[in-house]
Amino acid sequence: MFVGVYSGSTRCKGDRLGADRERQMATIKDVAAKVGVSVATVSNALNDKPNVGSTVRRKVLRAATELGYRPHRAAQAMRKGRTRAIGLVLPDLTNPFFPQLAQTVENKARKLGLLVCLIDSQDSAEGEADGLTLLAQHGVDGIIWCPVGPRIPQPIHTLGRPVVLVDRPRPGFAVVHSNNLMGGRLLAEYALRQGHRRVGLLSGPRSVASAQQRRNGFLTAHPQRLEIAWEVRVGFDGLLSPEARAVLLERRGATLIVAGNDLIAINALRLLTQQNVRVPDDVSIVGFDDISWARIVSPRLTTIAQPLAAIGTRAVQLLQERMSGTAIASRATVFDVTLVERESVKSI
Amino acid sequence: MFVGVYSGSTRCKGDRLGADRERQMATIKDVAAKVGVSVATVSNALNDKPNVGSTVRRKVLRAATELGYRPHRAAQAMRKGRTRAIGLVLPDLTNPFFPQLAQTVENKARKLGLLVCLIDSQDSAEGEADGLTLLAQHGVDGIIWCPVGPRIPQPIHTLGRPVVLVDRPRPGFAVVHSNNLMGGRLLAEYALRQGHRRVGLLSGPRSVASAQQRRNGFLTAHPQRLEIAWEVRVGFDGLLSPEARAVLLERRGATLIVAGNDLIAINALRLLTQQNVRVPDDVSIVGFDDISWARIVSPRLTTIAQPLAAIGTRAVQLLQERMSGTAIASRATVFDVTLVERESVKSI
DNA sequence: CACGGCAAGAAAAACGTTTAACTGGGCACC
DNA sequence: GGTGCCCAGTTAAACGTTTTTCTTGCCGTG
Repeated sequence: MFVGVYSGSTRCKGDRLGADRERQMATIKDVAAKVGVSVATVSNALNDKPNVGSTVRRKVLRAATELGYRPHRAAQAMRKGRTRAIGLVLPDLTNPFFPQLAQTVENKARKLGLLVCLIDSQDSAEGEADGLTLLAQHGVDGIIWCPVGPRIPQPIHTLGRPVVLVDRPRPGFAVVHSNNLMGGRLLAEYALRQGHRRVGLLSGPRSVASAQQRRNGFLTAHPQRLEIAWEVRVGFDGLLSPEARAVLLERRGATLIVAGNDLIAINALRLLTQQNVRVPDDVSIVGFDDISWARIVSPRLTTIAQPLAAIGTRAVQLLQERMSGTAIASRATVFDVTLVERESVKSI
Repeated sequence: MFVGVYSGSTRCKGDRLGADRERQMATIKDVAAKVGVSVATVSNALNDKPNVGSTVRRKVLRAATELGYRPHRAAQAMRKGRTRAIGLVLPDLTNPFFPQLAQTVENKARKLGLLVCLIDSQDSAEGEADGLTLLAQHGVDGIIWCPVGPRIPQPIHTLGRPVVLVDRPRPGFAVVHSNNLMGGRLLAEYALRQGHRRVGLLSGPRSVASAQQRRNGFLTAHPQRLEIAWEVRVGFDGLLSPEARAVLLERRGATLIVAGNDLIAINALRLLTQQNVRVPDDVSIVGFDDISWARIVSPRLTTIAQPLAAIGTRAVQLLQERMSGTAIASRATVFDVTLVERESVKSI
């Protein structure tokens, strides 16, 4: 691949220049000197400690803003043992489920003055462990984590910092996720309302708890009225195994296909469309997650929406509680999900 | 929205417990004590300084790994003035263009031992400035930045750290982006090859340089052979103004619609499909970017692919160069783009 | 054999904060 | 009028590194 390089002057404004060095970050010493008071007093004044007079406090505050003083976080971290940064460890940003989560987490965290350090493990346990080690080394105050595998990697144990899981529970950890069981039930009821009796299942992996719950919710809602024509397990990345493709095209009397998530549903949809099977006229499909893609495929996908923003917000809140040590309210938060009806299901 | 809370024991493994405290992170002092040598020597040994004997060096290295010692980054930052963290400032993670960039940036940075601190400004100049301030306060060593507006916010100037822009150049800053002019030209040539003569333009905003270059590349490639039926400016988020919708449905003889990016193209595609205009039979569409959505709409979108992974990799590399101060090779890197032919264009 | 130089390591200072311990003065109380 | 206390500060220590300076012993050399 050709790479053009415009050279010319290679120095840029964005570089560290000697000239730029003039503008050193103001330190607490500078503030102290400006006011004519000790550094301890400045620190106390800025941190609302009681032992400083009101006039001096005012002067300090003014001087601080005048100098544009901001405490050096590394120094604070060193002293206090807290970084005011949190880790966000996700399996795969290209799965559209996660960017939205990341966005709300970052925004809520920033509102609390917390910096978000991102790790994308690319679905690899090794990458995840590396990332966690890096976070530990930086001394983040807590971690929001969507684990890739069932095993808890070593760095988590030596971390000594609170961890909040999202979407995927693990025994002994705080978690916030949505009610997958309920989602499954909603889909079952909807299927019945639309007159479907015989369904095919493209379930997610047996090892992923949420996949299992979606499936069980669906199966146990009306076991006597819904008939399972077939069930195939596929990965949450949506890639269809040859077996899945074969069963899917065969259909075996199923009028509705229930996919473990939207990625699976969309891939199934594409395969069917390619083979000139019309959706929803020949067969209906439902997904799960309501990722952004669900809105842009055609037909648009009927699916279960997770309140992603709420999940992210709650995760930050939970982590914050645990970081500050105050009011550890709860261990698990489960959000209701909602059915989003679009055009991929036909009433029969 | 209902929120279920499973209380039970509210203490979790992930919390800071007294019992967990036993497992404090080993410090350089511990290593020194274990070997029976001074901390300075340990530091020197670990940093490959010359003034330490080979036997002692070996012992130190062994002790360090045995204790699982990792230097406390806050302390290092304090002393060295470098954090080994970089900022990644993006306008909007829900635009599928950016997660992929973020993923490669994070992975390449991690390979270099750099932690990536994420800011999602949600397309707001204020959020961006806040994020940059936060990064400055944390003392990140450099920033990879896709600016939201034309104005350079204050924090950048007082930062004193290298900055590398992605996708959107600004005067005086290092940048890595793809060759939008070339992309425009490729599209023009492709349009001609497919027999189109009269085209409609859904260009991106005049204020965004890349939008302008795509447009100009298209217009100047074969000015005498392509006729512009109409041109409407829309935002890069793809939302169509009433004017755009009207013109689009009217078409005025255009057989091909050239959109400023994929988001615009997809929205146009949806509008047309809704109104029973068949794509590509009645009218063809091309996009720009090759975001993941381009592959899942139907018809799949013919578009220009940017080498996102290469851009991310190069940005990290460029930043690394500038951070270490060695070999500031270049100011701008421009990547070639490629035409991805799918089904949204019909030959006429 | 005295002395310079060098190698290997120790001691101490420094980075920017916070905080515990201390100081001095004013004032209330007995 | 002494005693003790509180207020409003100051001094100094501490966090975990790196780096500069200092020490010690040894070797080679004149």
